[in-house]
Amino acid sequence: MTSVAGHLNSQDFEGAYKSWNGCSPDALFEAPITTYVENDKKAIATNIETQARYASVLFIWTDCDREGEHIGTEIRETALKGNRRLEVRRARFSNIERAHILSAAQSPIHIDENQANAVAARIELDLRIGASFTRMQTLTLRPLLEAHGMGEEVKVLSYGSCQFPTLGFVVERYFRVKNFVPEAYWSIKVMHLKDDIRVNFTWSRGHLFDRLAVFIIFERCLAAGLARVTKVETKPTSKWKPLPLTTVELQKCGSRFLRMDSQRVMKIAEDLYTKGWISYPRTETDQFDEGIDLRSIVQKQVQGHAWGQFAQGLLDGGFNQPRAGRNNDKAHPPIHPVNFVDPPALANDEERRVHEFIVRRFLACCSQDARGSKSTVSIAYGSESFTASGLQVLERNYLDVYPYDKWTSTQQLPDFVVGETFEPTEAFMREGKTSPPGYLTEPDLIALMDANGIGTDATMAEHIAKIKTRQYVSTRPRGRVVRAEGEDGDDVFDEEPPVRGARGRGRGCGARGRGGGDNNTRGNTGADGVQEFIPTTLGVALVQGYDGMGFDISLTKPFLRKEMELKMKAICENRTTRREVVQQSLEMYREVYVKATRQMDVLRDSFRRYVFNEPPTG
DNA sequence: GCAAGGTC
Repeated sequence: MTSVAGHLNSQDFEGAYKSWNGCSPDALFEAPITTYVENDKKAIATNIETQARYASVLFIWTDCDREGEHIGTEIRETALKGNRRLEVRRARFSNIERAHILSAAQSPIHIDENQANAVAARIELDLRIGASFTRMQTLTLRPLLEAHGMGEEVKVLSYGSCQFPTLGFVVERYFRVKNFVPEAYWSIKVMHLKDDIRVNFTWSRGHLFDRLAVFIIFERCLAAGLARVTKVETKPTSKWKPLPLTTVELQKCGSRFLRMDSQRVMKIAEDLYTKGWISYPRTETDQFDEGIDLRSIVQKQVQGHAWGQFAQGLLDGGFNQPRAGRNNDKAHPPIHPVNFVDPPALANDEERRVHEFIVRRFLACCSQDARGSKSTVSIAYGSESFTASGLQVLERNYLDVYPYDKWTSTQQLPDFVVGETFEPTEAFMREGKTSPPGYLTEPDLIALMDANGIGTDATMAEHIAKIKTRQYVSTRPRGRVVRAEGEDGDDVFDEEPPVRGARGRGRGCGARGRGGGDNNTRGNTGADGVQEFIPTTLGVALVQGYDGMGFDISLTKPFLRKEMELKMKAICENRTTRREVVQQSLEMYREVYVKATRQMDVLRDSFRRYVFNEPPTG
């Protein structure tokens, strides 16, 4: 039994093509590529080759996903070098429970060549396209940057099929905020005081954008004088417990509840995993296998100070099978604690926070939905209908162990009877304005990447970090929450950003500092400490520049990446081949490349306009 | 000096 650690092989261009000045960047579309073993993997490769000599059968137990399948072929080729007669088998498994492993060992299958080929295509395309575009745009735009004294700050202008769409999301939202035009609307509010309770009724039309129309309707209400109760209803309601934890969800929650960026959360989760406290942190699966013994995992948490009692409660009858989400990567279970560790024994506060979240999330999954009762009163007033509602939380259940969710009772509604009439204590027209969306936050960005298939669970955080180090975007704590009903929309959004180029700013301006300190936001109204993403002038210039070239398929939108994903799937399903996909995609990108190089002036103008603040030439 | 994908 031995192991690898991720991919065994690396790929790079051969000879002169390796050097930035050794060839024209477009030569990289067809330059020869060598496969070699990186120095830090040599010992692993040699080990496998040597061990193969003493074996007659090789069992491959890499992750059962696409990349894992490809790694399997790397292991196979390495082992065959040592022993040409080696038989190769592949184990199919998705968790490491004893029974599951035994059954996987007893019914081995073969490596899925299609999946491995799909990955081989991805590797080649990422390398060729990434390297050619990166060199091309760096080499052509650097003179411009140098002429403006920015050659030192901006070393590389990289292009990647994941980083560019990620940047595109940030820029797109920035412009949506910047170009937002508030629109006035009007609504009707009704309040009635009964049994000393102020009951606020909301208009079933919400609001309308025509003042006169609302005024006429409102007049009719007043003319009617009396409101009549048309419906009184009390219904049981519930707040669902969360789904089993995936990587994407962990990262979103990290930003939202733990005040950590996604890369930080992943680093910590990886440490917790390596130390044996939690299961594998990179998973897309949000459903637990039937076979897994969840009660015994709950049992381990009974000794916890903060949540032990709750865990005991689950064992004493409160246990409930977790909900099943729609995703299953067939490689890993949802993230869950695998052993008990006393929080003080963990390395630091950040580690404790992530660990606590994972344990609480797991216990919440094994608990019951929260139950409540919702009352609704509807009235007819003039020609219009209005409703008021109240919530009473009856059983908190999972909420007791999962403080990240909020669900609280509202004021109780007084008793109303159908048919009852009253003259509302207050009725008035209210003017409001639509308000702009906020800048993208990290959870927003991760959700967008997830929805558009940009990156994998293991790499999304890296792509986000990448566009930060490339100085395409910067982050800052969100100063205020923009959501406020009705009036708001003052013009805070027309100030400052995008952040001035790369200039004068150390790296990582965010609230890193000491653990948990949100000091820089605490005083602000509605500050919640979540980071928001704002493009730099450099990021805006790149996106606007490329978009200005008018390609059929935008380089800054997620479509190209999605297409690659579809093509990989087609290879997996034997509908096409690796060769075909690589050839087709390279042809398409070469066309984009040629068009882009012909229109570099558009990109230069965009740099002049956004980065250097100069008027466009000619 | 390039990419994205594994993973310590």
